[in-house]
Amino acid sequence: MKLLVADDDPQLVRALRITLAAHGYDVIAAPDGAAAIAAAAQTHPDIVLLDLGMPKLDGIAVIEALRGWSDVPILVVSGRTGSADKVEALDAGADDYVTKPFQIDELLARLRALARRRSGASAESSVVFGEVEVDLAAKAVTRSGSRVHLTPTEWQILEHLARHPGALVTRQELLREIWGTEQVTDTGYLRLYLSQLRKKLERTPSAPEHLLTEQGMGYRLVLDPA
Amino acid sequence: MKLLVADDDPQLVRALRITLAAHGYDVIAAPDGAAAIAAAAQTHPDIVLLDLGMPKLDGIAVIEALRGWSDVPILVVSGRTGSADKVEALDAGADDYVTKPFQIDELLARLRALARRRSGASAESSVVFGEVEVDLAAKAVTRSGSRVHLTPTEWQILEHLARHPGALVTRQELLREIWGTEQVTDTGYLRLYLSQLRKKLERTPSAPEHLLTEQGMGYRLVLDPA
DNA sequence: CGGGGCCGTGAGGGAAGCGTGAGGAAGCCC
DNA sequence: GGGCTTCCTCACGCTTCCCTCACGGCCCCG
Repeated sequence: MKLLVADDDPQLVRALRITLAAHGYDVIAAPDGAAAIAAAAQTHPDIVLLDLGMPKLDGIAVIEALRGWSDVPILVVSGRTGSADKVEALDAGADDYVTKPFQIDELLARLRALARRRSGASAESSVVFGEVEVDLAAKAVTRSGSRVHLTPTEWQILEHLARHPGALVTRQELLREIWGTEQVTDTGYLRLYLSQLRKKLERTPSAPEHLLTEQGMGYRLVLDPA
Repeated sequence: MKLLVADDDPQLVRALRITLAAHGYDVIAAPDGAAAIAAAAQTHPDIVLLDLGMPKLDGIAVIEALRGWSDVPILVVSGRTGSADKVEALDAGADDYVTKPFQIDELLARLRALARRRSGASAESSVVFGEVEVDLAAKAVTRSGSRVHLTPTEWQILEHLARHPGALVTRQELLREIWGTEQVTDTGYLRLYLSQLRKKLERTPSAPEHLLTEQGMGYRLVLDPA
């Protein structure tokens, strides 16, 4: 379970890292808002623990930026106790709000509650199409039983498609999800990676059965071509 | 949005009912734990607002009972401020925990956060007419179970019609929605795309049953021609 | 009953989008 | 530092799609 901790207080980050690591979390730290957004785009954490009072970028702005392309649960940890601050953060897209100082066991319980609800939403851990199996938990792909090696970018694209089987995934959605918020100018590298994925996964790459193109819109992973 | 309020304090329930109703919620009240479970089973509320200190059945027991068959978001409202109580309730399956006395605007914001996450998880939006099914989330169209391929423009028109089933959609509305411009210079391409949609979706394209033309006005998607 | 406007439908040209091969630059592990 | 993997650019051919033109039919109205 990956956790992104965005806070500008090094002492608090260190204490949280120790405690959270002891409870089985994999902690990624970011000292300011801009770093938090970049880290989220790069590492795709399961939960974000966000401080409101950070330099470079306000916490609310971070929430709005994340919500532009991600549904990751956001738990706000803030020293501001006013209800107006809570309302603003929650309405911006945060899922929970805890005021400092907080009890660590309460924080852990709220993290568990967020993780529980999140796992319930995406229960499927393995997607099968044709002779290919995609194990989302293990980040492994097999074809006819033997393992297939994918580059990180190829995997990210395939993962996003496999998490929405049958759904059309917009080109912009893929670009935002993989390269972050900016860079919506596709000069053609998405086509390249799709081509490589087809070469590795499709029976006849020139006539794909599962990794389909929807001209002018995006791509679609079809599990059963029948 | 239906809301189940389980609390044994009549005054608090009355105050909540007034406030929540003013914000568009449909409030169902239950004075004890047993009544709360019964009401939840009968009315299927969208969110449960639960007091921990109730007669007949402890709040924790209510959470466990509900979680046996329902994923409804549960917001606990309790006078107990100890972190042990919060941990117990959250680990039993509650989604959030607010201590009395609480700010009403904070409670409303937390309700909105729960409602938002819930609606995101179950975004099952699909429109059915005749032998055709339009899945708005997946941007997919099936006819008698087999997939139908639409071009981007065809999809945009069908999507707009399907989002307002039964309603008359003006030609200008479609032009503005799809081509962005206020151009009323329809040289006839709307007719062309409607023709292609009928060819792909209607049983007899020359005598459409669902994609109807309103002369001089626009088009209308009729789900049930009976 | 006749005419004018509105609508449906077929064919085709031009343009935009897509697949794919080759190749250079940057990062990573020994 | 060397070799390997990976990311990204460029260019070219091909498919698909958008839009125009043209013609014929239907409805409403005079």
